[in-house]
Amino acid sequence: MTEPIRVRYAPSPTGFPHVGNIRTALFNWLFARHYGGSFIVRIEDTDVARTVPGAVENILTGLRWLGIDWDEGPEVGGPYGPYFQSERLDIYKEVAEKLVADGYAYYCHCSAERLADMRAKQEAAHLPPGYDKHCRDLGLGPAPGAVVRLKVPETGTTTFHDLIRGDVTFENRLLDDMVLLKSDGYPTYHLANVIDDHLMHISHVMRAEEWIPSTPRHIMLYNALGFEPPVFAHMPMILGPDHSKLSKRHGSVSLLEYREQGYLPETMINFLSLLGWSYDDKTELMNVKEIIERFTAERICQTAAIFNKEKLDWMNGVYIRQLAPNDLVDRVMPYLEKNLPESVKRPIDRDYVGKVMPLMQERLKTLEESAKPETTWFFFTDEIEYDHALLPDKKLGAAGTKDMLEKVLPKLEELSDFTAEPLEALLRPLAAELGLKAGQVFAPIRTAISGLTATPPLFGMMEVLGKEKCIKRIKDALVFLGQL
RNA sequence: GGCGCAUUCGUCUAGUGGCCUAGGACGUGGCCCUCUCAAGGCCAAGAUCACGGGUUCGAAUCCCGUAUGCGCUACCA
Repeated sequence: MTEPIRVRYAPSPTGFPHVGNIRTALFNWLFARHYGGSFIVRIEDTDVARTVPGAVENILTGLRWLGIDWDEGPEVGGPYGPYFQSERLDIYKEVAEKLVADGYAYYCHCSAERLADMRAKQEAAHLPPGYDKHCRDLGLGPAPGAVVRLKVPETGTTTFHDLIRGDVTFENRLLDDMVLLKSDGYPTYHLANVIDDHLMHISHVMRAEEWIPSTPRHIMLYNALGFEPPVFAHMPMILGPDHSKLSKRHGSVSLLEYREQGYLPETMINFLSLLGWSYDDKTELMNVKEIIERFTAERICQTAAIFNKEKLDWMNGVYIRQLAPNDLVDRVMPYLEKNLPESVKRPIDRDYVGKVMPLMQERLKTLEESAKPETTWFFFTDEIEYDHALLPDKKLGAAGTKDMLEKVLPKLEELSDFTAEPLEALLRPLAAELGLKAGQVFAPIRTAISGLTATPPLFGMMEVLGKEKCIKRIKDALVFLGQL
């Protein structure tokens, strides 16, 4: 390879940034960064009807969130722009006309009705679907409503070499005369893609596996135009748990949804990089820098991968635990602002969050979990609501538990240094003194002050909540125990 | 239907002719640690390498069939 490495991510702005699609962007970017090449973003907005407003911004937001930067493309420009295909219409039209003039393509005047009719007949006769070449040799010129079609050779085969799959061969006669230029003046994907990849000096086309069947026609286009084809690498698809193409019904598919749910960008990079690529037989946890260093096309697999949510959760937990305490607080703040009950004063007290989070860090799978009713609300609210039946220790019963708490309460009130160590030094011997197991004392206190049965360690929790709140909540619990 | 791609534990994967009685990770089960929950440590179950033929002294690895899955078959990308 003497040519500089130039790869591109060419999304169509027809929706949200799908994780499968983003994985493709990631692989292209990793490839470019590994080999010191260029990564280009090109917006393929050639389907006017399906283009959705805001989609470009969402895609770019997703890329930025992951830290995937582009050397050329929207916002940054570059020497081969514009990078929106809708701004390059003249180029495609000119090339399409040249293709017609050179005998590689032709104008087709067939109406949508005729095409529909043709397809219906083909289907009824169990014939392979495809354009019947009605206009192929009519020598038609441009006209309103006309399209330009590629004149596909009727004999022979077309073979291309795929970096991941080896040689792939197609029989030309099975390929129909696809549309190159639509009647609205926009190019189809095929035309625009080939022209732009050439004009933008793309060296490697790395795209999803679903493009394999159209590649031979792209090769024909390159040949007709006298362009040198790039290297092709078709990447495995990402599937849902039921082995079908990953889609909404499998759950979250937009990268931005994962951000909302509290997955870290470093998790997404690591996890997505492992969907269809591996470094070796052992290494799974890698930061971006390491992945870039190790990413080669040779290690991209050929098999489709199923998106494994459980593993994602595990990995996110690992990355959350690795965060510096202060960093965790920064990242968790937006979730707390958004999800803590309204009764909690805004802005949320950052210093206080800084005390809570060390207790939560090794328990979080996502950042969003830092602000759930069943995890942390009790740290922030004045009052807590919970099922009081959870209060009593099973053996002691309501009365016994009440009795125990009444003995504990004054000792807590007497304690001047209400921090974890003194608390433990007080409560543990006290339990023994009362002839109880530590858990029998700790559990009711835990429930009384948090309303929960599963929490971070009791003493740290009490320290963070503070003496006043703990005492108050235990007193409230005593009232409830009396009522049980 | 046609064409194409693929096929190793439930899942992600390692493996490119002998290192494989197939390795790691997630998940699952058990044990340990332990005030609960996590985290962590240890152990276990889990793949006749889709199936059937070859080639070879020897195949998960090479070849050929079959099956299955997925993709494509638009004036969508």
